[in-house]
Amino acid sequence: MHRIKGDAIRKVLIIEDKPHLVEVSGDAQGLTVRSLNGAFEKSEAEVVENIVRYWFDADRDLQPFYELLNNYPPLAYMTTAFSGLRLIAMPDLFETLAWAVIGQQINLVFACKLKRRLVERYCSAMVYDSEPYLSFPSPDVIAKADADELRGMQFSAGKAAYLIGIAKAFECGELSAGLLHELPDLASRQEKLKAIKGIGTWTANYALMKCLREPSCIPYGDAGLHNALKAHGIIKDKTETEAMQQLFDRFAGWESYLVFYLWRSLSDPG
DNA sequence: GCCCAGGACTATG
DNA sequence: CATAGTCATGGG
Repeated sequence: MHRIKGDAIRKVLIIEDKPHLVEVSGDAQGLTVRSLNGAFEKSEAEVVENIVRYWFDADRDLQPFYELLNNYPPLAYMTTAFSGLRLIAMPDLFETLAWAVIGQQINLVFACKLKRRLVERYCSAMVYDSEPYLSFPSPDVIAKADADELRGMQFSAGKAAYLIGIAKAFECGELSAGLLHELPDLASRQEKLKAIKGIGTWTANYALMKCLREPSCIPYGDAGLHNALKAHGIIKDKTETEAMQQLFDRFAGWESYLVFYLWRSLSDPG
């Protein structure tokens, strides 16, 4: 869904139903955003800036989180090893939920294959510099998808039904990022998501953390989280729920960031 | 063959 | 509320 070019990342952002290919680069001074398919109009530029700030969590002061890490020796190394790392968001709620459902209970390599098949079959594409840039299919496209065709792409019957059902929930106005934002608290947002077939505790928390930037989401039961905690000697197995809760209690208000850093540690251990 | 993978559903006490 | 069985596929 994006393409890396040296120190820059390119991605299609949909602004007022129009696809814009943007390139974001960064240095010590901050982030620079430019449009690759025509200059932004004034109103669009503001929208894009806000999206990019949100995407990279650019305005976050990480110091409070780093103080918590420094006060906890097993993870204190992260403040230098992952210095400045922000929780990268997924701008689109439907894509986030679809990705989470695809990733349920299968290994990430296979999950990536399934997502790629879904995108290549249903996405809209833009070509720039002879290279394709894809947009994740919108809910109205997946809502009309054929479950048997998804089965043929090695989606389980359950995942196929969940994806189409979630797409329909967006299409009929039952679910949207705006609707979730309007809800008063985290618990009501979790319940709203979990009312939809295919979205359980793990998926709801994943989406709220990665898309809506809820600060205190813990994807309970997450295999990667368990592996990271085991690697740091914080738990010996996934049944130690009280040890996990004690850890997250130390990081109240930063649970999502802690999960993100622990996931990061899996691909680049201490 | 067995177990696990960035789970969720249903059915059953 | 807690547990057991089921779904599907790939990799170690």
